[in-house]
Amino acid sequence: MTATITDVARLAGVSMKTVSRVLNEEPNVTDKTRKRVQAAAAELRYRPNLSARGLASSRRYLLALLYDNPSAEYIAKIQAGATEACRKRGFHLVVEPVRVPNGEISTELEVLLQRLPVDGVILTPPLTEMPALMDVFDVVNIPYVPIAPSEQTMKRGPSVAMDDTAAAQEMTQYLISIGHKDIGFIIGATNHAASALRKQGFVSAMAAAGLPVAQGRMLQGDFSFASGKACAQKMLDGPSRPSAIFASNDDMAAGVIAVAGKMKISVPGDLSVAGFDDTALAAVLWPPLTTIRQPIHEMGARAARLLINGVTKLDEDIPTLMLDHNIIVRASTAPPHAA
Amino acid sequence: MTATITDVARLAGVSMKTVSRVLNEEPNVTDKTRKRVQAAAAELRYRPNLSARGLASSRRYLLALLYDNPSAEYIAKIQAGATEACRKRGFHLVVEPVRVPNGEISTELEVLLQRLPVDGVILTPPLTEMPALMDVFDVVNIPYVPIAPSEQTMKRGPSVAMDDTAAAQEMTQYLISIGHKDIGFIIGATNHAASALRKQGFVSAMAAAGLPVAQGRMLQGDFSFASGKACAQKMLDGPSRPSAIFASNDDMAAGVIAVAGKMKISVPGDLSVAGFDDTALAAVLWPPLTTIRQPIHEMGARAARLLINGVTKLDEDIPTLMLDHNIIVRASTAPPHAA
DNA sequence: CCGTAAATTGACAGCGCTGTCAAACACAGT
DNA sequence: ACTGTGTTTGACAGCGCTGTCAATTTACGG
Repeated sequence: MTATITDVARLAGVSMKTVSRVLNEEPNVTDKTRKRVQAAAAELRYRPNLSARGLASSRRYLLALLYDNPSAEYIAKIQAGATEACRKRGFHLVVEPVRVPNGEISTELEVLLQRLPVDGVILTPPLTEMPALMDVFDVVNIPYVPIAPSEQTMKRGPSVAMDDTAAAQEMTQYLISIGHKDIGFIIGATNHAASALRKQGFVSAMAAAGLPVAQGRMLQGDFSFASGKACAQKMLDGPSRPSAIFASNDDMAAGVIAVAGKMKISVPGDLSVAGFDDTALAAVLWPPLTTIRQPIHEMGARAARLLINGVTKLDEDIPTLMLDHNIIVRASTAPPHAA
Repeated sequence: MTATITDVARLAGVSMKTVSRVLNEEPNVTDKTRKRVQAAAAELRYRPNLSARGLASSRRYLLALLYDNPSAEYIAKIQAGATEACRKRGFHLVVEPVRVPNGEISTELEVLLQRLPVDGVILTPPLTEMPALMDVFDVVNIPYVPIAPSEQTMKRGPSVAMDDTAAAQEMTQYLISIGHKDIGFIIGATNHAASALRKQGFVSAMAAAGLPVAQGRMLQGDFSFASGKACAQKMLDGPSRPSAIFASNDDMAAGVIAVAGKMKISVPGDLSVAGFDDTALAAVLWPPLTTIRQPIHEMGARAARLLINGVTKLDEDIPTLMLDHNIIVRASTAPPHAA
């Protein structure tokens, strides 16, 4: 049926092992033999059996992406980056949606994780903040790379991140620079490490500009559209309104825009709105959203590469890879009326 | 290091084969032995080696999900459904983004596909309309299940779908029932089989109500936000405007709403807008979108189940599985002014 | 208590590949 | 020619599991 290495070896007139060497691009094979083997493999339409390879070499050529995150787009981008990196090295990506309610791992889930037939795992927020989960992988000795982890988590090993604090700071500075003084901020979900960092960036930028953050100008959201609406409701309902609202992600910013629309508050005329993430949503909203572009795709790719290299090469002592971000100015922000 | 079947067998005082039987839930094992084996496996924290299993049984316990760029959310939902079904049967899901520009498979891609170490493949639009791609799988004998395929594709084997025509018909009837007579329609990407079906549903509902579809009231989009904007631009720019626009998906409907916003046309006051898919976007837009809920999650699950069963059981002659849809009425549609 | 059929269990080969190590070969210097 | 060094190749075992089929135990009727 399907050709095996033995078939190729026979056709090329060499040993199995030599064929194996050619296929794995190992050194110490003459150009002539290499050519011959490749020709034979092509002729027989040989395709290696990953199971056999995995069994013999204890490499599975599989990485897993774990997530517990309803933001389809975030995951999609990580996924795109990771699969791209995988493909270049002959790996494949297994996806595993996972529920970890209170950071507690059910035995069922534990079994699942322990049995993941992969060489490494990419962890996305908020799973990056679940020590119990990482403990499971430590026990069965499966390497993992968290994306956008907390400092706590970073200590456990290599990870990939961006500078959330700096980014939030820049956005706040931008709003201040176009004339805003009374700026509201909507905090992200508490179980994401990035939330605290972004908040910190906002607070420090305000402080640096000597601007006060008035009572009720910082509200707790959870990254959902609904929470964005709820917070906007509260902020815009009072007698004095902020002239700008900076939400910790695009979904919540969309909530703000929705509430503004309902309350007939014109954006950006009467209210500037800024988000964070640059999801597809940001460009699709009306008005399109000023936001921060995260290098999400790149993060996925880097995480995958770390795992693939870590497996094939040595355990370098890599700290956190910090990737760049951009501030994207669109139509949802403008100088305030008074200015 | 990690326990093997042999270890478990030794501890339980039985043969390897018996352990294997217990782990695979095969019949003909006494309750007593089963318990003993399970206890031993638990004690040793035994986890089966999928590679070895795959090698010995030629089952890999892996399914692949192939996609070429449709919306992140669509894929995320399919993925969620598929992983759920997989998990119940001990399978995992590999994701493979794939580019098939003109329906032509590059040799590089062909090799990738042939080597996919999986028991079956789930195909999503527009890949469902690429015969060359399915040919590849036929050659290497990997089963596949297309989701929302064309009639042409359906002939090749089992598939999963919903009744796009009926759904579009219902939506059109709904718009007519609240008083709209001049309704615009934005057609979806031509390489998706569903586009033609939705258009057909619209046309036939209009015809059934004796309503004309005037010149320029049916425009070609491609499922993108941008194309929705472009079409809306054209439709709303002329001297006579439709009182409602029905877009073939939510992204394009979002484009219509964006254009209406820019042109100060109030939605739904001056213009009703309806979409198709019920993506997260639909609920996040302002105003929230009237749309059709597709059972996307369910489709993913069914497709996975078909493949898993097809592998373990017989090749039943299953035709297309038709799943239900719902029309979701939100705030973007209302009776027209004149009415 | 025996014979027969059915249920349960085990011995063993081998899935396709890679790692180990030894054999064969090439070539330089003497 | 001969030894020493490095390069290229091959023989073979065995990774952990399941399929086959035979051995053993159990169940049951007479």
